[in-house]
Amino acid sequence: MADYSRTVLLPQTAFPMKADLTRREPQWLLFWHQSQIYQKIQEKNAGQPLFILHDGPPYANGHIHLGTALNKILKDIVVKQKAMQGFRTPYIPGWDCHGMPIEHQVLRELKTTKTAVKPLEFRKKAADFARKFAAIQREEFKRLGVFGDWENPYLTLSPDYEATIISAFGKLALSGFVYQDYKPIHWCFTCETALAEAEIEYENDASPSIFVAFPLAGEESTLTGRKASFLIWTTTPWTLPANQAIAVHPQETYVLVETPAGCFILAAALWEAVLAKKGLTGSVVASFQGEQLVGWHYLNPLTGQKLPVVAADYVSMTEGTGCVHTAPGHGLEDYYTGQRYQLPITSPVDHQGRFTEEVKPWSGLHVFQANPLIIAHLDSLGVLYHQEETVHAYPHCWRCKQPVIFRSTKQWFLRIDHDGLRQKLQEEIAKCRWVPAEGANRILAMVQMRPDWCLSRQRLWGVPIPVFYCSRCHQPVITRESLSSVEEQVRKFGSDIWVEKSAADLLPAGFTCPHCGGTSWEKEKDILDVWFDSGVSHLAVLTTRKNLAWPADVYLEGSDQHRGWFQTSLITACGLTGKAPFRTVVTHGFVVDAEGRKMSKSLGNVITPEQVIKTHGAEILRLWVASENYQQDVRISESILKNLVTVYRGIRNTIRFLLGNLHDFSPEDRVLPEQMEEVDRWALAKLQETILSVTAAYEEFLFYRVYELLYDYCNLWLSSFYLDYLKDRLYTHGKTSRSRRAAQTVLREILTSLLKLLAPILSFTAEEAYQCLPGRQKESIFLEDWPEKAEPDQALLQRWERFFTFRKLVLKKIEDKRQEKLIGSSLAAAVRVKGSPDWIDFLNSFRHLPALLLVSEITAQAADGELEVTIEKTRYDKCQRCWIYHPTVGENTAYPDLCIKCAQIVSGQEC
RNA sequence: GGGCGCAUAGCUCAAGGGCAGAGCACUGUGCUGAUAACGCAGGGGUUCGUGGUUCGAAUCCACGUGCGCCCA
Repeated sequence: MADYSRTVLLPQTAFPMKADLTRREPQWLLFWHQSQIYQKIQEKNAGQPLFILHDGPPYANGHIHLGTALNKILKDIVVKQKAMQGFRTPYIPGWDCHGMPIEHQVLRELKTTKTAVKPLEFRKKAADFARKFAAIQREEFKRLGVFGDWENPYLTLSPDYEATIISAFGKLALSGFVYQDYKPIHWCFTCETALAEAEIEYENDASPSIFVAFPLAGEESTLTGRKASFLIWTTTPWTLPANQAIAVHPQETYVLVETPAGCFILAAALWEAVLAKKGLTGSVVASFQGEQLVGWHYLNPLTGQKLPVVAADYVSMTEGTGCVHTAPGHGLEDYYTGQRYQLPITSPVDHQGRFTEEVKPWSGLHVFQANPLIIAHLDSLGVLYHQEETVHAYPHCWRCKQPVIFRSTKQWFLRIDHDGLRQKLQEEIAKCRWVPAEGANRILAMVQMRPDWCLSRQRLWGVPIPVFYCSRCHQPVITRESLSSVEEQVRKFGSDIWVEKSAADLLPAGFTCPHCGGTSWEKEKDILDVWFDSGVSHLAVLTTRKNLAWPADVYLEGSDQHRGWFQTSLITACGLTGKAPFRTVVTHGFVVDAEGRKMSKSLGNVITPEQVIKTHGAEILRLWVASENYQQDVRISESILKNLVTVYRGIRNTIRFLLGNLHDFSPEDRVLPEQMEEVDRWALAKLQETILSVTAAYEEFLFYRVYELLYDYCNLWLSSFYLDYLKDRLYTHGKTSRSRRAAQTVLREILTSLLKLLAPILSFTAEEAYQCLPGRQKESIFLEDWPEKAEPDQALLQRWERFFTFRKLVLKKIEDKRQEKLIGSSLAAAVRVKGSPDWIDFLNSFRHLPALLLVSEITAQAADGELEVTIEKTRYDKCQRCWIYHPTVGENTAYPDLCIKCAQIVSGQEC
């Protein structure tokens, strides 16, 4: 039998089946870099409408992880798609460079503390550290295929940026948003320093545990004729002199209990347990809702002060008495409660942990040494109900390992209720688009509840608070003049200048204190909260760089940023301009393992981007990002990745098949739609439909829809039907025949559209395929325009829906016969149809119906009843070239094993 | 402990009061001209649990469990 395979036009392409991503991706990165594709995209869209995705700065203290990779890839997908749609899309990546984690890591490296180290020297080391990791992360992000202005990123430690921070703080201060007040912070009296949360280690410690009676005062002091007391519980007796309130839970029940030791008010849920500690019994005389107690008064037995009962919903019903001793100067919860009730923040303890003059009997004594004396004193007053010891987790200094205390110190705050700011924040939140929509509620609830923003930190690594203190009257001073002088010098020399230079050198010559006329100055030692740094990035980046604009179109970050960057950015922007710095905020969930648990070293379930890139390639990571619904938590595991590799191979193969069949086609060979087969016009309509739905999904930031739509398109419509069907036309029809050229015209349209639609996600593969495309017009796929949107021919699509229901039926019948071993290939099938005249007319309206179904013959006959399809083995002989069983096989005596069509082609007569 | 959110096939996602559906994976099978590919068919579900509303609940409500983020 003759071998006709050489007379058949098989696919040819340099685009390999095996992706070899790990090896090839770096070559494409090099190509994009050397050909300056990012810059060319900007040039191409110069003068077009802007679309700014403003990058939230990752923290520059380590390698990227899957969370940061997810975030950057999502941003890259958005930016690339908008760029191809013709928007001008400068993307300026940034890094957050100041703050505690870097300070902590550098101090550890240097094996020293912030009090022992030389500030200026240390700041240089910290800056080097931040720069080093920003550079490392930059390479890691680039490796993911992320496009951006990598040569000109923004760093929060650059002098320009720092000057913006100074300026923004100053403007807020000058317009009355900033004030100083006391706030409790962790304090190590051994190291004599404030400690950040990261510098705290919790260890089990024994503490005194005492129950103290605080007698009622005021109208309620005698209840049903009895003298009663609130019973409070504390493990820090030394904070009792600073007591300012008793907190009760407003929704819980409290009882007045009569006992041999006196009458006490305490939580109904706890009174029996508390009495049991002393083996007492008692009886309930009265009961109250916690709410009723609020506003009552009592006497602090140590100070004699008459103080109020307040409500707090954190009051526990599982330990203590339900009446919580509240000292706003010595605890964070107490502090916030104190703010709500405007209680004084007293903290009569000095930097070495000793009571100050205010606490007369024990002044100069260390608070821990005072504990037993205080307890003895309470006992002598007859208010000590019970004393024991308790072991609980207590904070210790990471450096000296000594227990720490809460002590109030002066801090700088931003007042959220100044000038209607809180209201403005809420209005602006309502005006923005939140994706997913729940984000609006989340940040709204936080903004409604949030306390004033504590802006100061007692640290080294950050931007100084540009305030001077008059040496004569000790008033803090910040004026337009002092501010612009500092800002100017920071812009020139960086914020180290604050440490290097004296106050006199930082201030304009002849500057005098507006309060007392004083002329000598101290500098503020505190630095700004690092959240303030990133919170002004919209100013530092969007308003200072050429070609950018304020506000940004999109902020896109993890959902934790509702409290973080989204909020701090919103506050600074609203405080300074009255407007939100973003129009749309997109949030994503966190990366978790196959079981939905977060990744941690202790669980041993950590996967790194580096691992994925090494074993599968960055492209698979990009596909993973696109395939998952990022609005929830995002799962990853080896099996998920393995699955994606299969999916990737499927898409890649479809691309390869399309490319292979275009090897001898150039755009000049194009066939007009009117001259195509109907099925070709159907394919174009289906493509159009896909372009519309995919574009809509991109615009709604629903990339997993993009992924599904494109993958389904490749599988359901291309591989399963259209491409399978086209093989006969492509392989066996005349090389330049209209039917073959028409098919190629459609395939080229499909391929170029598909590559464009895929490019924001599968950037490497789209580029690789594009470079293999004969007759490509542009240097890079990313310089192409997004496929044009046009309404698909709905009537045509509907008509073909009916065809596909028929096809489904035929395929099932063929499969039955295959199982019966009657036929193998569907081409061996003869289809007999009986059905209503309507069905028969419908089927007869298709040209080349057997080809569309990949069978050799179809006969249709009108009849009553249901549509009926039967399959027989065809009587015809198989053409050895096109493999169709055809009645004309043998007609041409020169080629007895071919059908007429093939015989003509082989003999050189094109058809 | 509080606020916000999530839970549908082994995996990724649909269906948002009316028969629970795709793709991948799996199984069977065809083809050998997409070949470490492609086609066809099939199996696979307590829709996290319990209770409620309803003629009818994966869907609405309540409680619970598990998980995540934020706060304490």
